Amino acid sequence: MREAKISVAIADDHLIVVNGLKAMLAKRTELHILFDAANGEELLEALTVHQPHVLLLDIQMPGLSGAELCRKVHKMYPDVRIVILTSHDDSHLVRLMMRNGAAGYLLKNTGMAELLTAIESVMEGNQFMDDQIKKNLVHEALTGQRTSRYEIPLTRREQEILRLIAGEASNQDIADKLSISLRTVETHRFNITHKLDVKNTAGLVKEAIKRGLID
Amino acid sequence: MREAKISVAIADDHLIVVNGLKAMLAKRTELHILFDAANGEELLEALTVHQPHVLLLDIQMPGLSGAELCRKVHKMYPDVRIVILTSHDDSHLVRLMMRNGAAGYLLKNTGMAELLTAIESVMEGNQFMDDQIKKNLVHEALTGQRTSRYEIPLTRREQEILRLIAGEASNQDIADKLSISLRTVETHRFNITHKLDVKNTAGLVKEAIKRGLID
DNA sequence: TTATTTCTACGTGATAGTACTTAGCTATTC
DNA sequence: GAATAGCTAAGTACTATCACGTAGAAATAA
Repeated sequence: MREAKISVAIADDHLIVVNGLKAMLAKRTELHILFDAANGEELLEALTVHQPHVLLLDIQMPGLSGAELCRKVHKMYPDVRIVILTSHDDSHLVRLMMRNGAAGYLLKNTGMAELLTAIESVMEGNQFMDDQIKKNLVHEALTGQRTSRYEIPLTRREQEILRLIAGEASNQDIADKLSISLRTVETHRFNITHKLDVKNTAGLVKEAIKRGLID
Repeated sequence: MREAKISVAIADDHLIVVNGLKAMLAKRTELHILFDAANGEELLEALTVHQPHVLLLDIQMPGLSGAELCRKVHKMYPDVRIVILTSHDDSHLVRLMMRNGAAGYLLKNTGMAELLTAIESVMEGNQFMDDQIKKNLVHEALTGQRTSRYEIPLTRREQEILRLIAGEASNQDIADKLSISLRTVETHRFNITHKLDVKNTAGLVKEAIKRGLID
């Protein structure tokens, strides 16, 4: 019965991971792989043709930033359950992705059992989170301690601008690219610098890398 | 016939990758997975018990650096053929790993066919290299151009200054710290920027990180 | 020892970023 | 529908960096 199957799509730029996931999921008759994509553009294109029930999405891919991609996909196809697949276990990123419409969050060092549980879980409409991440979040909530500096939130625009700065763009370049005034870019840059408590461009770039906005 | 089988070990901290590789390789009856390890320590410990014919080694793992690990394993167990598994295709790294005893070099975005070819190839005593990497190396050799920036040498002083720049120091800070003129620092900075062919501070910081000068 | 790097340093004008403050407009949330 | 948060933008004055060219002294390699 075709209708009963859960369709899964995989977006990851590492073919080995894709093939690995395929091989793992192929054993389960209740699942079938709809398609896979190696980058954001490919993913968006494939989604226009057919939508899977579950999307396994790596957030570290060339091209579009993972967070933006997640948001976009969720907005365009709200029925697609997105499970984030990553090697970072930062609680801020988790929150960000969850806010951006992700239904699940898995670390790449989880096993097959957990992967299947995650898929089942999101199909039932629940959220799923890696145990390790859950532990971190609980610990944070209990102690009130922030485990990371990623906690300082940047707005979407600020993140975008930070990404461009780290991409070697000058303020003028950014203004042109975003079609806003140079002064606006300067204001954003000033705000970001103070929010993150860094001294200059060097500090900004390092933060951008830590936050996974580039690389 | 057990003796005819090629034994393979996998060292990768991403369980999904490990499971993926296992699933892929399990299809081949001529192969069998001896063990897998999630980090350098685990790998070294497992190797004391039994040695595989081929070791698939991820060079980005927590703990010991990939290059060191490769060197160590090759020195202690010269019969183990090491195939590097990575997402970086930098030619400098390739050379380094090959010098450190690696027999093969694979990108994580290669397919199953290439993985099997690599294993066969190193078992026959040959070196194996990802096509993309091979292309890069050939191109470099032909044109004399370096595709990798790691190759461009910085003088000691330049490295020192680059490190300080990446450490959020201003030119004046650097001048004070090194007891040299501000103008000298500016000259160095100018030279570094041009040597590395980057546009601004952002580019410098990223290069500093790639070169391991900070972090 | 000579040749080559490397490190040092200055001139000068142009371009870019810093350090704030204030403020109107627009989404989104309560 | 009021409050909050985010995006936009300008003013002003200052500081930092960029882009070269030039060039002497010291260290290092041929």
